[in-house]
Amino acid sequence: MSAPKLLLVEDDTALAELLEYRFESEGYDVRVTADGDDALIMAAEDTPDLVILDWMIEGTTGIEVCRRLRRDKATAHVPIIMLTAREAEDDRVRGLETGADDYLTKPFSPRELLARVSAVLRRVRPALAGETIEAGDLKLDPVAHRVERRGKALQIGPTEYRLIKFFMEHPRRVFSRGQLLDAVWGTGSEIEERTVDVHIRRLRKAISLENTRDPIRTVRSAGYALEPV
Amino acid sequence: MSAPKLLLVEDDTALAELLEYRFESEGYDVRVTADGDDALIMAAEDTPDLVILDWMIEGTTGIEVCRRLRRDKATAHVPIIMLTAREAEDDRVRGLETGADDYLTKPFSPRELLARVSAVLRRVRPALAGETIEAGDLKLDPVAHRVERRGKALQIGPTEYRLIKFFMEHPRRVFSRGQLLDAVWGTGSEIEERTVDVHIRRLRKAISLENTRDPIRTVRSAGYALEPV
DNA sequence: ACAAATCTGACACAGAATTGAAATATCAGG
DNA sequence: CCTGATATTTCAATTCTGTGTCAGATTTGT
Repeated sequence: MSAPKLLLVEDDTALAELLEYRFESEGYDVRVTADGDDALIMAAEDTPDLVILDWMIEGTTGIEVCRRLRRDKATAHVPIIMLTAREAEDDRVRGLETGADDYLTKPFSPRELLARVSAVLRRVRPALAGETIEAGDLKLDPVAHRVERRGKALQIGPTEYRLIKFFMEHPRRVFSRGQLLDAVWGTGSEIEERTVDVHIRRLRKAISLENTRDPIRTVRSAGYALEPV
Repeated sequence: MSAPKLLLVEDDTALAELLEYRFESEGYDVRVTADGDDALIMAAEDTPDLVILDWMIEGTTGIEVCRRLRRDKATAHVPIIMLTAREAEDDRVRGLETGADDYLTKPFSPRELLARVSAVLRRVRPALAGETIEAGDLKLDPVAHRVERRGKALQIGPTEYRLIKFFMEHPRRVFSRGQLLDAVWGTGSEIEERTVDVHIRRLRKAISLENTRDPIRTVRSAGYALEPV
């Protein structure tokens, strides 16, 4: 359900198929294209969680794809792993300059790529790596889309789920309403900041049990933070 | 929020945009200009926490910007990271001479620049890099927006928080009421100097515990200072 | 496709916390 | 014991947060 969505941009058909198979068997949701322009369209239609990008591809070049992904707000923060030929040291430099998060020189083992992907995802968003996250007496299973407190499942709505998940991914840290809107509602959402309060309240209500203190701390004039019990 | 404010002076539009995205996604508050004179105006209006300065820019040259930033009291201590072309070794030397804190030769990876920025901020003002700062038995976590004394969390209001944070960033140093108003309330605030006394009093009360002496020293006819226990 | 149930975002208002200033009490140093 | 400076107390104004409610949008179940 919430399998991490990968976009693989690779024009070596054999390699692409191999990787697709490998990643799918590891539980990723993979889409493949050999063409740079295609890649941009696919990324725009359904924002992937990570892009694996071959440097030497048809159509738009790798560097161009990279740049355009970064330029579009929706995909600006999607991590990118580049695949480059061994010799092309310069490309590597330019790649990192352009905003790739990591790179791998060919030839590489699928296992190695898997490890990098997993590492990058874990760094960016632990929940995407399929790990349950815990914070105090709260436990969240991203795969099952389920949150429990003290082992008791909570009845929680979509927005509140995303909210608590975000908080649990960054415990103790204070976020302003603006940051929460960006992170939970999506960058550039045109929503009233005060509305965050309302959802915080709904979340508090949803996660409250008998004899538990509210783990969400209000930091006046700054925002909110999850304070694990 | 307490996002570090960066001023990026770069006339390569593509690079500037790329960096702006990267830094914003890392939680910095970035402002960009391609022009040296603009940069000086922007720096004067709202003192940044760090300046990233391309050596080769339109208008006033990099070296000139650097010099003028150093000349103005408000920006004299703002760290500067220079970006130079690979060949221009001389510029690098002159840059460091002029007062830049660090430099980076093009091409460089955004990640590298991020690391430098973080390193410089950590050196100059640990709290801006998200590190906890300690002063005697006081500990302040800027990310969690939390202050504790002897491991005990303190109940503290917004203004008192900013005040103690400022003191902890500059322990032992004496500040006049005017300086405190500028630093904590913001330059040009129209507030009575006497009011500072009141907040000092509130702060003292907020950080007092049993069997602790007051770490805030009154320096008669000069101001106040934090004297770590 | 239709109706019920749920979810969302926006308001508005009450209550709580914070703030700045003014008035009064104390203090430090000569 | 003066005198200028700082500490406290008090208070009204302002800012910020918690909640109840509502209409419209979305999802769900049939």
